[in-house]
Amino acid sequence: MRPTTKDLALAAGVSLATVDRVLNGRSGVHQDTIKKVNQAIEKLDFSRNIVAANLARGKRYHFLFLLPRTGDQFLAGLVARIAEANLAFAAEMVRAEVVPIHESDPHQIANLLGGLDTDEIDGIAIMAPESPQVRDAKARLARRGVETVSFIAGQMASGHDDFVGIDNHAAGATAGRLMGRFVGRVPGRILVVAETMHSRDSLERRLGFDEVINADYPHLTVLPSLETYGDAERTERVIRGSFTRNPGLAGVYILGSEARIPLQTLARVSGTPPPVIIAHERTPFTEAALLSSQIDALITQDPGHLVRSAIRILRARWDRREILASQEKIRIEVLIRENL
Amino acid sequence: MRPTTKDLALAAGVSLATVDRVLNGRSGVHQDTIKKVNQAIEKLDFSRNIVAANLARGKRYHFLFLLPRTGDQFLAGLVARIAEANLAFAAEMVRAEVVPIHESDPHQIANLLGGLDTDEIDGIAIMAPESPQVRDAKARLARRGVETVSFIAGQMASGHDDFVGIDNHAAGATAGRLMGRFVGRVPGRILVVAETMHSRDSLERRLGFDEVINADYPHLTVLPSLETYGDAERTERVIRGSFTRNPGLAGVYILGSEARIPLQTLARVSGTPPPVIIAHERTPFTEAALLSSQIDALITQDPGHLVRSAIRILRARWDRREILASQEKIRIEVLIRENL
DNA sequence: CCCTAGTTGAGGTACGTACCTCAATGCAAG
DNA sequence: CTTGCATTGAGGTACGTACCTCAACTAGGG
Repeated sequence: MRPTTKDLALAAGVSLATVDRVLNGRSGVHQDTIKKVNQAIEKLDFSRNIVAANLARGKRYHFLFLLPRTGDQFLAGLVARIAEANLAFAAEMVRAEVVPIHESDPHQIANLLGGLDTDEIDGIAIMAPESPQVRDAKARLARRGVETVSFIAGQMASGHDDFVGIDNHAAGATAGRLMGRFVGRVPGRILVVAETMHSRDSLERRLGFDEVINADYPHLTVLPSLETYGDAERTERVIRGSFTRNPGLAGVYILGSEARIPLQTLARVSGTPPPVIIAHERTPFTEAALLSSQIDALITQDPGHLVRSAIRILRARWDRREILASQEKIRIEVLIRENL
Repeated sequence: MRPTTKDLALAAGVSLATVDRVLNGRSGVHQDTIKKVNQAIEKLDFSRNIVAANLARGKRYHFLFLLPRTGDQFLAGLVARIAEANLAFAAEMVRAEVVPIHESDPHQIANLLGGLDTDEIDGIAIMAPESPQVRDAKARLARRGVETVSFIAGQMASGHDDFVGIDNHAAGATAGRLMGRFVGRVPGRILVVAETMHSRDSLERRLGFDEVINADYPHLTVLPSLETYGDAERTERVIRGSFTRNPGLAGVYILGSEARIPLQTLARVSGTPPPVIIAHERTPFTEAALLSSQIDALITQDPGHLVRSAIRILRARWDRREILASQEKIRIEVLIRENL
């Protein structure tokens, strides 16, 4: 049976009121008394019943997800998972809301963060590249009691806040390994298609990819990254150009999270035999492409897990609780047709 | 703001006592009144605050995990995750306990299930092959208010209870696809090593594996399954024999969940060039084997996820709540060195 | 008409915690 | 000794729900 505050009071030889003062850091308690209570906490292995505490407080958690305004199916999937999480966490009084941002405008993001009502918001998951402005805004929020996590984009360990997402270097390396093994021993060239190489995430994936290919598959040459800027016409032009210059391409690695446009282009442009294609993220489109054998493998991170993990971490931090690390590790998943 | 029972009473035009009678199915309420309350529930989209309800009830969830007494590292990992889950779910008043069983003795399992104090136990996760005795025992438990799920082993949809685990046919197919792609175009033979082929799980994996190889890699021949019965000496003997009879084996598929003994044997027995090796489940041993390149890929299911999912499902069923299906789907993970 | 069974409401206590007020203590400074 | 402050305890109310008792009402049967 879990000890209650009543047991604590008894064990510490003080009243319930004093236990309450210590537990909630109220003033007017003698140092010696605080020590007595803390010793009793140790002895009984007491931990407050957060559920009852939140009921008493009428506490409701309000979290924000700042997500890029631009974006295609992967983003839409995230938004759907957030809606789903709102149902799943409703019983625990958690509400999550999506706020669209321009991910490439750090100034606007910092402004938005600075203008938030910090009494209303308990935590924020931010999907945006790191930048000094945003970092500062986060630090200010932290001082005002608002927790933040970097979500999917950004860096792995940026000081105070956690990162919810995968190690992109490892993800790129995973793609590289599969590419090397799927292509086989025939020498050839690999095309890399990105939305932009200006983001840290893209650079890390590319780096990891190159490392594996260079180390273990020296008969393969990885071409310079093509940038699509999310534009269909430009995508068609650069990919067509690359196929013309490099006949018999052995593989294509699409390293962005929105593979739809490059894949549609490849369906028209790609030669025979078709190259091995590896892309990122599971969306209705990439799923269909995997089933139809247009692509050979997907490297993914589970959007539902990402969203729930961000929420759990923000909540645990607000409660000053430990998280269960093994549950919050986002896995780099490999999908092929058989394990979709 | 979530509606409370008070709001419900107001909306239905009845008292709190009557709302309570309807919500908790107590007798002595007129049909018309029940209807009124239910309509108000609909209208307000009321759902009871389970957290407060459990606080009031003093409800504690007590679940059992019936796990095979035999078993090596995979089982040990499961037990460790259950201990971990006990910490993570402590705040929600969930306690899970491991009960060792002889998985191949349905009579003993059924006896154990029949002898449980059904007032004490709220739910049971059972890792054992299905059998008529166990099925009957489960049905009896269900009638006495104890929820059950099939855990890892057993069948996917066995009537009333859920299955927590992966689709083994798909897992075998995944192994088959990777084997086909990793081996390449050279004709060759594939060795399949199992602990026993008497379990449905093994059969399904084998079936899925064969299907993919036969359909897409006709230059590969899958040999009859070797059975180790978990015995080191026997394992060495049968594997050595197979390597002698089939020089230049192209691949080995270890389809049991305890790959340690076969892998240790293969380290001694296996020829040059070493065959492509694919095994199941992540354990300290398989992890090391993956890092040292002894094996090429692992097909896994996350033990932490399995345990938490079983607990969440049992609890939701006890509460008569819906589960979040997407969270409870256990993924067939593919691990290579890069995404360990 | 009364009696009874069925139905409903009013109100209480409890769960474990938060948060409030007021009174009572002790101790030190004046 | 008095005053004032720091400390502590006692007790209340609240959160949303469960579960209990008792009183009051209604309708139907006799």
